[in-house]
Amino acid sequence: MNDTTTTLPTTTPVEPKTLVEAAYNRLRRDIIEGVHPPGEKLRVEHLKDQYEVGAGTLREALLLLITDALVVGQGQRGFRVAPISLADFEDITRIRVLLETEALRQSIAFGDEAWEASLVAAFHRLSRAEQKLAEHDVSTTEEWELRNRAFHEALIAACPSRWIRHFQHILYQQSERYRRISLLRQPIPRDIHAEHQAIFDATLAREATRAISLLTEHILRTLDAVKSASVGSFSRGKAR
Amino acid sequence: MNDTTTTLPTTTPVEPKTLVEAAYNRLRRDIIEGVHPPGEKLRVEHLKDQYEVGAGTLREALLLLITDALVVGQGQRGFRVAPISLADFEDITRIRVLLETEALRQSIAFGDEAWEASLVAAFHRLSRAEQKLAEHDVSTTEEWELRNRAFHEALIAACPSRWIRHFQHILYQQSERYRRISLLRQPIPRDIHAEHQAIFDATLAREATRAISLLTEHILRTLDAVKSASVGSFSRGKAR
DNA sequence: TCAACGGAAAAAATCGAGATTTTAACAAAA
DNA sequence: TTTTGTTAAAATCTCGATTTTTTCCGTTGA
Repeated sequence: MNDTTTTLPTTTPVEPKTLVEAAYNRLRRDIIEGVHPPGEKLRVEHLKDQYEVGAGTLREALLLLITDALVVGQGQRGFRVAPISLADFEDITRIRVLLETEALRQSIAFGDEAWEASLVAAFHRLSRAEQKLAEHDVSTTEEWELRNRAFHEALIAACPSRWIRHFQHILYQQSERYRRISLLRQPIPRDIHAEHQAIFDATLAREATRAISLLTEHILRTLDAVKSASVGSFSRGKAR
Repeated sequence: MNDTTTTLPTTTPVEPKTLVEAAYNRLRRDIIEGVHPPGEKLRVEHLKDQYEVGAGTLREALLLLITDALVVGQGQRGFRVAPISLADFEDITRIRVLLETEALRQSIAFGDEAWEASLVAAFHRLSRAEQKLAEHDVSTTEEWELRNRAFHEALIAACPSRWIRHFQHILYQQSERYRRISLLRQPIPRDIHAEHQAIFDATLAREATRAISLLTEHILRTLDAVKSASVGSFSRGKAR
């Protein structure tokens, strides 16, 4: 079906081998970016034209998105974009902290030189993107998102637990959707680069306790940002 | 699609509303029970006859099983039953302990009387099944499995985190597959009822620390049992 | 005014056939 | 014997058409 079903995040973005995969990728992107807002009805008959595939193919793509919990389906009543709520985002954030800190602990404990090298590389790429972003080059937001994700995945890449990485991947995706929807036009002044730098330094120095506490704060700060940016919004629907 | 995509475990087993759902349920059961052994190629053309549905419908059922990580798919190369390995089961068990203990902690903290009542009921049903099982009534194994799962889900039902419950559901399913495959004809003497009783008592008494430690041991004991039962077996394939 | 009923339109689910890709078998050459 | 290349068979992927279910809306009757 699609290679995203394997837990391992591929460093080189794999080309979609099937139409289902291609539609799945495009749909996922559009949902995370809010093109299809939370709760929206996803009508196969309409979407198949928009994404230029057959009805069956689009159904399969939607089925795959259920794995990511970005789409919910109900028998005989079609599909919807997964709803959002502040409570849900708080939940996501807490579990993310729980899993990601455990993963970082193990990564620091087990990581070898190859892991260090790829982490350095990921951090470098992220730094460059943050540099461009600071110069108000808005067009690079997309690139920054990709590299931010890559950095966070590189941090825990040496964690031997496939399941933690699998769940982390799902939760990160969810977080990203909340971030994008809430912070669309809200800068929220915050020196993210400094945060990343600190996490990076502590990790490379193998100071597990400090790295974990920095990462925790980093993740929680996003929760605060989304909270204050979305005063009263998207409270209409219960989570999922 | 199917109601199993909602995180909430339905107390009343919902009737499948669509053919996809029905095929999904049957397939899932067969994979967990080992009818389709780990690593087996799942050919749509063969299975569609066996499960009496069209090819497209069966494909959709397989796609849904990817959500449960019971099936893995690869573009243009079809589907396979997810492979197993001892390392994978150790991983599953550790994450299960991590999530399930956190869930139990919250359940004990937030659970109301309604939760207590349903827990009592679930424990009672499980006890009865274990009674029958002790009388060597082999035909009730299936029933015991259902009630064991229901009991474990009742324990953490008051945990407000949907995501913990979602992930726990997936991991429990995985555990069940390992247990069934490994312990098919291996009794492994062990007073499971006493373990359940102890967990139940501590939980109702709201003694979080004790309940958590009992639950942890309970889960780890299954790991040991599977370990000793499967000396050298299913080591052929790496996990997933 | 409101609720219940009924029919039409829309949407979802299902299936079977055709197009594309992978796999397997087999022969020829190194 | 092993490797390479060709061909046939099998399996996957894709789509359009049909069947079934849900949803919408206007009508009837209290």
